[in-house]
Amino acid sequence: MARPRSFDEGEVLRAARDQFWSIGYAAARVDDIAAATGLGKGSLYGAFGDKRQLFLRTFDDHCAELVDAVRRALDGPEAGALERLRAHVLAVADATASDASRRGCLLAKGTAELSGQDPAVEATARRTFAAIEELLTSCVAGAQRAGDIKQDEDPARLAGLLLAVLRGIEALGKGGSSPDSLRSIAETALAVLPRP
Amino acid sequence: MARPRSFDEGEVLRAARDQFWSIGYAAARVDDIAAATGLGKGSLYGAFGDKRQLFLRTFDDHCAELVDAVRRALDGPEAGALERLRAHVLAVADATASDASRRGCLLAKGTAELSGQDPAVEATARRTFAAIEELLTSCVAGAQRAGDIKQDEDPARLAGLLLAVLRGIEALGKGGSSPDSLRSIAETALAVLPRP
DNA sequence: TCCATTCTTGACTGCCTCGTCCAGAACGGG
DNA sequence: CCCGTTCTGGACGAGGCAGTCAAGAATGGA
Repeated sequence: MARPRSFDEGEVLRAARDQFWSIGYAAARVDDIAAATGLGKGSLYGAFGDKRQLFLRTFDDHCAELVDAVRRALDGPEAGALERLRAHVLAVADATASDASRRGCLLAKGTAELSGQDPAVEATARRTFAAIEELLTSCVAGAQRAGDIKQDEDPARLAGLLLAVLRGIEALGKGGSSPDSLRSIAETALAVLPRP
Repeated sequence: MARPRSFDEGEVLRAARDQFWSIGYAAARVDDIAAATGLGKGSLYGAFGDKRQLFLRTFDDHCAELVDAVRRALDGPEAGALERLRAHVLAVADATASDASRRGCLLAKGTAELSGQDPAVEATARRTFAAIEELLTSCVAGAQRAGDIKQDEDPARLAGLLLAVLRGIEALGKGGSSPDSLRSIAETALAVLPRP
């Protein structure tokens, strides 16, 4: 009953996200986003609203994907909880170290640039951090039940520490720390987890 | 022999820094910086060059001050090294939590926005992280010699972990984590340091 | 006092960027 | 095969931006 959209929304959002991711929100130009997506500006504005709304959409989607990825990495039987935790922390360090484009993490970049100016960004960031922390808490608690981490520690506190270390690795990686440094941090964080 | 400058360079740089700090490099307008400093744009350009050079100057100065502050917090006799470390980590958490303006740390913000696009920013960030890490290493080593931290741990690795935790606290604070969460992270990080 | 020199101011330029708008295109129901 | 509706693409306008410039002001030495 009307002309259908000729583009895939997911692809367009990914292309837009890459623009924001590479150079930041303020520096990204709507014309470049239009060129990258292959859409005319009219279509872009018609489908997603203005630049801010488009950013919020890509930011929210990205954060949701991030949480899903962490969930996939950490979910599983209690017996392997510590091993999954270990693998995840090391994977984050390695991924950060080998990020050739040095774009870092969009969550970190968006939060640094806009949280405190844009309540919507801050809300998404807070929600995302909380979700990841909860996944970490579950995994730590699982490892405790499996007897791999000391039982009388508060899993939420250890998870908070691990979350801070993960975000710190990300921050240091963007600052140009060496792959060895990042891996060393990850290993040390895992090594200091209290064993039974 | 010529007209002298009517402004204090330090004050102007501080005012400019606050503009970049509040809204980021790309979003800061040279006209606003001029208004904030009280200078005309001509004086600003004459004294500091273009916007990028002005930013690099404020960024470098700020990082140097940051390193000095950490040095003042951590330097001292070996006997009190662990206590100074403890006080510093907790102070960072509290300062981040009570940052009403939620500007976060200029080092983090500048690095997130520009490192990877501007080699000069990346170099300053790397240098600053390395300097802080070295101060932490010295302090950890002092605490080890004083018998407050387990002797056979590599001080550099523990310092790397602490640096990551500090940067992580900063990142989470900008994301809106609660003061309690941040303090808990700091306390947990201190608690897991291996004792003799 | 006069002059060479450097500093100050803000108007100005030219480019860039967001967001709008409209003429035309693609669709599907009737 | 129409026709109402939605989508498309890019030209356009209005405002914003970084950086320049020229006219005048403040200084110290001669």
